Amino acid sequence: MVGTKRISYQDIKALALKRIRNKTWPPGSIMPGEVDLAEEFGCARATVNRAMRELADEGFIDRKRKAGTRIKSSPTRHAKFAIPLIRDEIENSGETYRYALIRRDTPKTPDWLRARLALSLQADILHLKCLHYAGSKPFQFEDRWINLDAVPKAAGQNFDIIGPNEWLVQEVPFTDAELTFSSLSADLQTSELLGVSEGAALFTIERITWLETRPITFAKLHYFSGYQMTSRL
Amino acid sequence: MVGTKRISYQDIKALALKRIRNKTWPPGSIMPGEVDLAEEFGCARATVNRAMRELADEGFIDRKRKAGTRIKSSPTRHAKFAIPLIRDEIENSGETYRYALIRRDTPKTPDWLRARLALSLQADILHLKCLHYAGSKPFQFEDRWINLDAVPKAAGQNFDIIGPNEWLVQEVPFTDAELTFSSLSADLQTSELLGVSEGAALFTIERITWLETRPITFAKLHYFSGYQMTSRL
DNA sequence: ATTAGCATAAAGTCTAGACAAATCGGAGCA
DNA sequence: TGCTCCGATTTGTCTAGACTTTATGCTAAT
Repeated sequence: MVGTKRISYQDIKALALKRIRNKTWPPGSIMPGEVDLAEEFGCARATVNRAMRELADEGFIDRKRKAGTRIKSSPTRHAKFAIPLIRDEIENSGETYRYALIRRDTPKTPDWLRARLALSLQADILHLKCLHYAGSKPFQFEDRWINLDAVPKAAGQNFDIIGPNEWLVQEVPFTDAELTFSSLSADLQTSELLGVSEGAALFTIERITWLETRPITFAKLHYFSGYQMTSRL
Repeated sequence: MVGTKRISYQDIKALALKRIRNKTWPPGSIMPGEVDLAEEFGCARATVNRAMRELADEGFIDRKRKAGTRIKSSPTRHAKFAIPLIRDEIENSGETYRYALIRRDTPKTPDWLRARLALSLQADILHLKCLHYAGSKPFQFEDRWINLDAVPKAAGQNFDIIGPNEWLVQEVPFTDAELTFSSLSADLQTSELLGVSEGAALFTIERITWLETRPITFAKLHYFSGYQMTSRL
């Protein structure tokens, strides 16, 4: 046969998606099993399996042993964002990255932070405030707390050249992270540092990271007014 | 041999991650090839391949044919958010979902929208403003534009019972979407509808969807003050 | 009617081997 | 010197088959 090319798992994915979209396999129904599909497409079951596994990862179908594969009635789409180093984010936009340390101290751990990170009463904390510039414009104000019990090395760093995020990424691996996105009104200090009026709407990310179960650091990242995060899916 | 269980691709993933973290395989270096690893672990190359493919998807390594597999110097972590139907989001939080249509009309397509969606000059547009409540509190203000050339069926819907997002998800498949997250100050109308003071910081999502290359809809979603989006990774 | 087991179906994973595709680097040539 | 082509290497994918794990739904016993 001329033209009977071997079909790939990508072809199967595309074909299955088409059938889902045009309701050949209606929402809520069970689609044929892997063995049947493999026979229909004339390929190995492993190939069908990979296609279906990816469609499940992408949120179009639910798979369960014995029960089979069911088309989701409302597919759960996922937005995926890369979380870049801020230096990379700025340099990729064509601007010059500049970093400034505003303040560094080791205060008594505030209660809200101890609660948030589940720290012990005598936990030692390093507190940093920094500004990241794109060219001459403030880009992000970083308010960071580092758990010195988990990262004793940080106590010996003064962070006046390299930012804490960049340093942590290089030095301390983490296994888990939690990111919270919100919109906040700038308080007086933040507005002055970012060069915006008090009360301006700021895009804000709170970020906690752990190594296994030990909290490493908590950061509040306030972006300049007008910052946008975009994702295609 | 007792206890020499077959090892899985997950074991290999975990082991590789450990070697990356403890710098057995330092950042920037090339790790051993699949064949070597398969021999070391006593498993098939396909098993190593799956482990490595997933680590590459997760942003820890870069793979290239012939060049081999390289440890990223700063791993690109990805935050992944489910984009739920707003009804589900509210009902999952234990509140009662309520929907209200504020306004429905078919204006002349504004220039900014035509540019944004690359619409032709005589494109027909349906414009909707809606409020989504959690219990008695406004949760999200939705400002939506639907391209009637791509979705003629929408012209026959009055959207006073079911919201446009929910209707579109059921009726019109889409292949691509762009999401933009930002922080905006509430204008007068939005602040009144959401019951916040003018200028309050609102978390805002702009969303465009396409079917293949045809733009389907553009939506601006303004959340109540204090809304947060959280993701673990 | 209810429950405890059990056979079975479906997805999940692994293997050994094969071929495909990309790309790096060197050999040969202009 | 600089360019092109080619071979070798490494990942990417596919196959056919086997075994594993999980959940379902039936059967039989209470």
